[in-house]
Amino acid sequence: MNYDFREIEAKWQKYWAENETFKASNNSEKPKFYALSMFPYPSGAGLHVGHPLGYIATDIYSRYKRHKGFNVLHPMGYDSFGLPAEQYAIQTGQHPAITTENNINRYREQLNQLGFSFDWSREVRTSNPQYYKWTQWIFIQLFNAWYNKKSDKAENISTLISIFEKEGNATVEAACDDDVATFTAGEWNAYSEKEKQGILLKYRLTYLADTEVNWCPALGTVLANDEIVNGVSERGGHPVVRKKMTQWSMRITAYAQRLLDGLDNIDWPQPLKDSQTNWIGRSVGASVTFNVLDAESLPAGQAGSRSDQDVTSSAVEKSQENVISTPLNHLYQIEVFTTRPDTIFGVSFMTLAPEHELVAKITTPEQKAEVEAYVEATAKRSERDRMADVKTISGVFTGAYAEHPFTKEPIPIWIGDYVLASYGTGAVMAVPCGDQRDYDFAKYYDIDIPNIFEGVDISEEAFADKESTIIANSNFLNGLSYKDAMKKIITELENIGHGKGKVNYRLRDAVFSRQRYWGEPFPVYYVDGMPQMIDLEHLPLELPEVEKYLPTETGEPPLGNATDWAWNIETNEVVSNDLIDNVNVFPLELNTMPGWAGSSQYFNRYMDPRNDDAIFSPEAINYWQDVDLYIGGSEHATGHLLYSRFWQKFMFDMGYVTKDEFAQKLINQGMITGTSAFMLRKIIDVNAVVKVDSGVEEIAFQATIITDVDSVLKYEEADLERIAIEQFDKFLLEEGQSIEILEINYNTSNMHLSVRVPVEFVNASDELDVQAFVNSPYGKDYKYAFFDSNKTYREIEKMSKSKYNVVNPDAICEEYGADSLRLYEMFLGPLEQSKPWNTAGITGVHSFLKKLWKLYSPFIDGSLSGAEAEPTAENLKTLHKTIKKVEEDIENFSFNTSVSTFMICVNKLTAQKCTSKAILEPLAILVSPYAPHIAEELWSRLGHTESIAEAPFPKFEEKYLVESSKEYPISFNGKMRFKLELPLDMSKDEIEAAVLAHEKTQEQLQGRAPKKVIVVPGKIVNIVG
RNA sequence: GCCUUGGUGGCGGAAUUGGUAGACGCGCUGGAUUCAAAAUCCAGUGUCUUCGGACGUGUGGGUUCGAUUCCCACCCAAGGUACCA
Repeated sequence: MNYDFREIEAKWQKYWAENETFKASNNSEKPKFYALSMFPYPSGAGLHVGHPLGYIATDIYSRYKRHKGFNVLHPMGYDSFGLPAEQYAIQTGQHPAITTENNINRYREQLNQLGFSFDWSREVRTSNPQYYKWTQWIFIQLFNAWYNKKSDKAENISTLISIFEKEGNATVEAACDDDVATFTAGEWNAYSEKEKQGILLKYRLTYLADTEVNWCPALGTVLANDEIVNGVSERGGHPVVRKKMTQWSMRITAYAQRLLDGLDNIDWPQPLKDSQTNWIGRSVGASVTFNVLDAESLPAGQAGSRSDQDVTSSAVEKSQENVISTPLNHLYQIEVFTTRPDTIFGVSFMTLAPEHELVAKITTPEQKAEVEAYVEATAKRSERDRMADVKTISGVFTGAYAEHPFTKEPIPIWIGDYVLASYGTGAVMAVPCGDQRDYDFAKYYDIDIPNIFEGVDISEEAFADKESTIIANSNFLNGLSYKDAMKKIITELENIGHGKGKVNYRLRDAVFSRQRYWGEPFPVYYVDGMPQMIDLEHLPLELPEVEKYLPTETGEPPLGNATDWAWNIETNEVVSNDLIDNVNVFPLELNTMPGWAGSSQYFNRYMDPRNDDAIFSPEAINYWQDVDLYIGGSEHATGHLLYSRFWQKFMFDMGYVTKDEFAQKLINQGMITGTSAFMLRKIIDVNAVVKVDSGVEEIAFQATIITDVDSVLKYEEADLERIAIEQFDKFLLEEGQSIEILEINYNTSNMHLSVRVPVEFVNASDELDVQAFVNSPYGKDYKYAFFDSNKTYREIEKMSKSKYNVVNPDAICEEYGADSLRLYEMFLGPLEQSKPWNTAGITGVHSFLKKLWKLYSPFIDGSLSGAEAEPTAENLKTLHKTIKKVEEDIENFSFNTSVSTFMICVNKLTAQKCTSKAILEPLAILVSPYAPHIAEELWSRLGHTESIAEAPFPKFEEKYLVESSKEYPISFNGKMRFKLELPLDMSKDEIEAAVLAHEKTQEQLQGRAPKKVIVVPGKIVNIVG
């Protein structure tokens, strides 16, 4: 009986579904194990072979853990809100829900045929109202919370209100907006309800804020940085403007330090941790305030410009002879953040970001025109452009001066686009001797570069090494090291009230509003401009139906098209917009939530996905706790994986979850790249003067010969000409004209052109199925091509539809089966490495499965008649070697090597003619996580009536592996020359004696006496001589 | 520029603590079987070679009896990130 994988796979997939073999229970005596693959966005293109890689790995580990006696939770679902479905809706009018449903069905079908051990009863879809009810719920929880820096956790907003009522906000240390004014308890209690709400909004973990966005009026939509090229929209090339919009934001910055610290306690890939660390971007330094000097108080002639080359030096000179001692009326202050406050005496200018709010206020009349022109020019450049362009130095002097907090000397204030408004305070104190960018800027604009480092040459470049230097020319900091100077300067800054030690983070709060249709609606309505939350009992607030999925003509988000999108607080339901009276009926929020909203707690929802009263029950979360193994792509490093950690920490603070990190171990599977196929074609131009019915005309025809390089060289020129004429004749025939050729000219060039051919027409030997290719839509242009060789050459590229290199798993399953595909995906190489796909190699694992099947044939065809053999010592050794290796491999996620181990094992057992159940039964279990269908079938053929899924994993026993002798490699000066079988219980000296006595040793030494003999018992012998 | 990962036959890759480099598979070559093909099976397959050997894990050094593995410098590739003060 042959290995009929189609029948076997269909049979067991049906069996698992009917018997709910992989349904996980929320209480069990067994230890729990939660294995999770990142859920997919169900795109219209379906799965290609790259997608299942991570799923297969998770599945193998899940099945392994089940064999090991764990209660395994292995769920799957869909991240089903997203842009493609919305864009499809815009184009076709089809509701995104329908597109999504269709795509999910296709995904489900494809996933099912791969034999995953998913607990489908727990499937979630983020676009399902029963699911997004809880996304809305979390939003409300965040709204009702503030971050208390004293307790270092999120707390309910009620605790903040009671502090306000008793003490005002002076004692509160919270993560909040910067512009909160101090108030007393009395003032608070006197505030109106609206004022109170306005203040609280500045403290909430999700809050409304005016955020700058890239607004494209023509498209009526906000664009991401990616979508803007050269200042215009990528789509359509429309102008884009920076515009302030009121949007929901998430106060993720409150968690910056905890998100950083938490990385130490989780087993995630270091590169991923690094990118989160960089993203959060912690830097330690100080904030320093500089007073801006009054223009009138400055000596005449101080206001200069680029043309005034002497501006700085003259300013310094003058200030030195005439120290400004009169108290000044400081209208403005500039706050900077610096990581090097110790270099404060090296400051020779300041630079503000062109967008800095003080720019307009402090610029002198003389400099106004120049500054404005520069600001305008900068605004036209995208943030990306500005950042990418490191080489160009540009800036403008504002004409204003700041006062050095210690020396009281005037410091010219410049603006420059190398300073970013979005980082720190948008202003820097420039220390040219210690920072290369400041140095370059100073050199370019001829600004003074004072040297404040002892014995350091700064004539060529700045000196940025902070550890190995001593500060000089710095008043009270002279002679101090970086460390000591840091401490001293911060104390001094605090003493004079000009600054303090500060930790700055690059991380910014996350904008949470999207002007899209296909996303979660906010459970928010507005009373008098203040956001109000809808009560949990009235959730979910379902997406309204709209006529159009585009923004409205007035530029409102797509939900603005809904006619029924108002909230009645009496009946607690959505009603027509016409009923809005701002008494009982209020407008609802028009934005929707971003893509990451639905994916930030889905792993917890899987624990109790059908619960309609809570996001999950306390029992469920207490049992499952957290994800033990999470596998997915590294592209989510700073998106999904950062936001999820943020929400998890919030949920932890609020006592909803027991762990403040949601995934203990995470693995990034590598990308599977495609192997594109190309043919080389030789081009021959044929020009003919022909006589047709209407007269004489000239026809040009390009004959193509698809062939490989080698065989082209075999052609004589004459052959090529003959072929060209033949092709031309065929072409004319096809045109259906009766034509007389009067004159024909052909031009054979040696140019080859690559023709991209779809990989599905290329076989294991890189040969193109020419017939199938030319008959397909892809090959119609090559109909008249002459094919001599059908050999293709291959190139590795990202898998993509347009590159004709996408390999679909369906066809492979059909031809080789799911077990072959699973094995092959694992066999390709290390899980975390990116590697090219080449379907050709699958025959190797497929024939392995056939050999495996054959090994069990006595049990399959019944020829053994019950009299199976006792296992031999050889059999047991082979088996236990395999058990050991496979177990180690699975624990180390080294799935590729265990597939080779299986191959070796089966090859050996076949050679040993093993027919022992005592060997074949454990072997079936070993194989089962990798190739579950065939394992189940073999298991049942061995006489079992239960599924193999819960069969205990074979126990490795060392005793079967014990060897009595070892074939020692004998090397001379480190090079292995021959092998010698010796008993393992020999002592070092005995081994040495035995080796030296050997004739081959003498042969190698050729009479020389060995200088040294190294004997590592059980490993190697090395003779130096 | 910085961070991360990697560089081993024609290809994917193996070598888990420094100890026989190239496991396993693909491909290729030859053979068996077949009317033929597919499938299957057997043998061979790092490079060079004067057939003794020599050389070989990106390059150049170093440590060591011994280095793909450890150290230093450099080159290349992929991914990420960026004027971060």
